[in-house]
Amino acid sequence: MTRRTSLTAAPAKAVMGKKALIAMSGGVDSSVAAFLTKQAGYDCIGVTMKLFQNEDIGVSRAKTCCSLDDVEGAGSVARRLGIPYYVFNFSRDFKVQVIDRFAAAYESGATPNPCIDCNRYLKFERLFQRARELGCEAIVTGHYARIEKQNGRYILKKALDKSKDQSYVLYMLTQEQLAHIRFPLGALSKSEVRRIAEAQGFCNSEKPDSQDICFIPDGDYAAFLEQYTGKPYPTGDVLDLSGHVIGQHRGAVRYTTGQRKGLGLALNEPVYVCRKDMAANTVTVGPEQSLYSRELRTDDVNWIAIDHLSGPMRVYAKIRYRQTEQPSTVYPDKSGKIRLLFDKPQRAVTAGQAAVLYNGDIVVGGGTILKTVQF
RNA sequence: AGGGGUGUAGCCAAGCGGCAAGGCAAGGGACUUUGACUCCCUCAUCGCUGGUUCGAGUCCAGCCAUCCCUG
Repeated sequence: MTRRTSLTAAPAKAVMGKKALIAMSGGVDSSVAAFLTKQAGYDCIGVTMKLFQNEDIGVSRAKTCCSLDDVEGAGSVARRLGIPYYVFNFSRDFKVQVIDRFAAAYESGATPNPCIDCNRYLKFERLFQRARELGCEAIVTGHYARIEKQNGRYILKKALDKSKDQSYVLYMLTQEQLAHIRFPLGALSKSEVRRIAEAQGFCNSEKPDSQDICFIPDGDYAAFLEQYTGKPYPTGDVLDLSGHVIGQHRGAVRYTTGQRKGLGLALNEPVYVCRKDMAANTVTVGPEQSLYSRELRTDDVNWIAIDHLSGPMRVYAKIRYRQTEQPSTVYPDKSGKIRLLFDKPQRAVTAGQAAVLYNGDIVVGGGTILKTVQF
């Protein structure tokens, strides 16, 4: 096991004695990240963030990313590596910065991506601060992405293993954060990572990849919302494109742009959610062709590869995780917003999702998609 | 009351004597560190009762239901 086990451009000698905090979820990826960091010569501290009490959100133990099992897994890996290990209780921050935002987004009619907020506010803000307080020079996670320094700027790039690339959920990282973040898995493939875990005898080497929203392990986010907010999400009308009532929905938060399943409408052809009007509590549906649009605007923009956008720029944009980038042109807009014009109309541009802009492997920047004005 | 039409799965709908197409919906699975999308799998003995026939959803009779027209 001698292949590619050193941290990117960081010979052991240079990091000798430097402290690194490793965010360990209990999964294979972060465990291997910890191992690689240690091997690279860092003085490591393993940390698991306690993000919520399962009882608080009404889910039973296990199966979530901070269950007892996971903590034990992370702890046992840390022990095996001989590094100190702590559990930080960030449940309060997680509730405010992730879950509350998640609920608010849905209630406003958007479709949030909580993983992005968790990275932004928990892993790379809250935990980042804690790392500094502990005197750590680096914060390490098991994300599949790469960080490089070019012309005085830190740039974020896709992972070498494109099938596992997670740069999309990291578009909001700042220069300051990037300067201290290490992604040891950025140049590895998932199978290589599992091989390392196995070679190291980590108990989680065969643990399946995580999926679903971590605080909603059963995947029923609507039920979670009702239970969490205590609010009912009443039924309402489903409209066709010309405004005729053609059915009833079971609560507008249950639907998202482009969604087909769950409408219960038996028409001649499948219909998809085109838009929602939360105030009127209506969901409008239409055929596949009615979902396409060429343009979007985003809020909350963050630039990584550039300092700011001063004029139109050709980019490749992803408007949802696991979508291949689409050629488009980005234009600066008022007050830091941007306007994105696709070369070809895109299916189901969804408010609340992130639009991340790429130039090849490089993340140029990104933002949160705003509600599109419909006609 | 008389005349005509219709009656196939949750919805729509092929079928015209030889082992019940398809679409939509639904359920399950795959994919996936978001929600979706997509893909795969599953899902009827033909209103009822008799009859003709080697064999009927398919022909005949009666009944029931429903729709339209006439009074």
